[in-house]
Amino acid sequence: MDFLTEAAVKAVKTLYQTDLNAADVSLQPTRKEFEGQVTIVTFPLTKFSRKSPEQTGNEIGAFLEKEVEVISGFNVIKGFLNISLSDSYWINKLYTEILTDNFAEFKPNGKKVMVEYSSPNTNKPLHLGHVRNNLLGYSVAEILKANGYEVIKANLVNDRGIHICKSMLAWLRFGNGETPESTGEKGDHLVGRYYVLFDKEYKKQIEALKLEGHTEEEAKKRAPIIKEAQEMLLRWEAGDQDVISLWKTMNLWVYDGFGKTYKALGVDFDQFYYESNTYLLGKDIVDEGLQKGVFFKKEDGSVWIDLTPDGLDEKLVLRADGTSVYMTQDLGTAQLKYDDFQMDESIYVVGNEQDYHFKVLFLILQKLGKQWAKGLYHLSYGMVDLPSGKMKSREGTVVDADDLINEMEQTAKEVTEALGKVVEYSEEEKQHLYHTIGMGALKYFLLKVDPKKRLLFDPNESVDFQGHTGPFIQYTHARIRSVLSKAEPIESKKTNLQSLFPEERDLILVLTQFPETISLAAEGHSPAIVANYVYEVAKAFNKFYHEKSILQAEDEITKQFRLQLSAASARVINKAMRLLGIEVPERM
RNA sequence: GGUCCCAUAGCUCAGCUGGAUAGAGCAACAGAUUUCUAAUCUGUAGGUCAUAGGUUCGAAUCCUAUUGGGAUCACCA
Repeated sequence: MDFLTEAAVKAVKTLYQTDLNAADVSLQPTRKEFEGQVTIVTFPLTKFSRKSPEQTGNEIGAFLEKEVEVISGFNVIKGFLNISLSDSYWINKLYTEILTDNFAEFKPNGKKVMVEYSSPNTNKPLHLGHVRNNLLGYSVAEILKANGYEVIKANLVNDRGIHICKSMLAWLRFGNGETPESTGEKGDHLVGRYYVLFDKEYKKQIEALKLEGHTEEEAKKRAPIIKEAQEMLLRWEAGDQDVISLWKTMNLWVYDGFGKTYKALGVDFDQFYYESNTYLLGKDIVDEGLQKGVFFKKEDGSVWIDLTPDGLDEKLVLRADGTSVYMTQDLGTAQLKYDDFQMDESIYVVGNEQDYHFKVLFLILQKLGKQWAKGLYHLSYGMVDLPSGKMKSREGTVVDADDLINEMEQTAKEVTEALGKVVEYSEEEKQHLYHTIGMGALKYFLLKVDPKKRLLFDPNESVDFQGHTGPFIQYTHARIRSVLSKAEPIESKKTNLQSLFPEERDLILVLTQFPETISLAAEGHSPAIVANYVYEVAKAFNKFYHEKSILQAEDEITKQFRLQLSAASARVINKAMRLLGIEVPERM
């Protein structure tokens, strides 16, 4: 629409002898109750024309209509200049943009970005919160890729610490040597089960100690099992063979389980970082900070940074005994990532409960004079809440990722069977379809919401398959493919269609917005923008589909044109859904 | 208490850098299939955009305050 802005600038210059910046022209899509496709708001221009908004609109409209060939008409309503572009303009759009191979393809922009997401703990299976994280991270990475970035998907695995020792300890004590092989249980679930067992035993011991007259706080510290876990952590850090060996074994179980869940979710990674390798990093950065005077040392030897001038607090970056805290590690890991890849931007997909941490982390790196620190971004997303409130592992109020995936597939199966579809599919094809649809519903449900908003998930109220949902969009795609398959091969050459019906024009208009949607989504780090866009495409197509027959079109030219328009719609839907990590089926 | 985030229809959400009578879906009601997939389409009903000020020709959108909800302010990660 740049040509319109230009023409409007010219109009104002010619009519009112005023030079305008392109940014001063306010263009917007015309509301659908009015005639036209693009609207110029005339209010800001009245100070140059010194005339009423209506008169200004009429003058500019008349000028544009004469000046710009593709403008077929205009009307002015309450100071809004609605411009109609000719049907040939829109038809031309379809052929010269939408149907070309490089439509919505961006050239490499020469920038490298890392997206770190997932970052699980290896002591329990993934739950719904992780699912949101994984889907968001994957989708943002895909969207950036589509925008021309070189993308590195990274996963920082939290594979060490007291919580892993808890699982290990409980397994040693109660496990009787059972393994995923011996029980048939998914590895991450098995390990998670022992984590819960640890907690049960721990609570029991606390209660016992309280009966002996200890306070709750004392009891928590003195419980033998927690002391044992702490000892185990020390032995791990000392490199004790037995502990390390068990740790490796159990981690492998977990990775095997995670791998399956990742596969089911359709997410992947280019680079893994393990906290067992990175937890000692960052101490040289602490030295650097001390040297530069960014950090200071307290009498006890602990190292701090004073962020009170920035409206924040004092923050510990190294303990008095010289050991790391979370911040130390993250400083070191940030440096490590940059040393590895020299990326221009680095996105951390982490829940909003860590907003403060990342604010501080980025600020510290800036204060240390790291040039790359300005490319750091915390993609902060809201919690997934249940009707009962927050998910708590220990209270058993988590929605397990694997269970959820299975339930979605099951529901997809039930819905499909109730509709009496795909009876002639093989068992394998059916399974794949149910997975596609179930995951489509789940992924769309989670991604259509603005990442920063909290999300309410009611396990008792199944995710919808109708209306503003993934399956609706998948269905639209399948429907198009079905029609196309009956008419193939479709001619690729341009038809000389002369005029459009409103449904056709509206559909083309929506399709043209795809590239700018991809850009907006990347800038905003928001898959929701793509999700809401592709819904608009599906709706526009369905309306067109319902109003106009494709295969039984009035004449051959119209039929070819509609087939091409349908093919273009299917392609955009497919591509947009892929940005969300959602597959679209050929049939459903 | 300090800081940050959120508040739009009964429910779940859109609403781009301020623009026309605030839009979808679900749920409710009424319709559409001799015709390309009805997981669809059309219509009805449903709103003091949390409240109060301010900036502006114009505010759901920007600013301030208030209310409500959430997060965080650990020598946990």
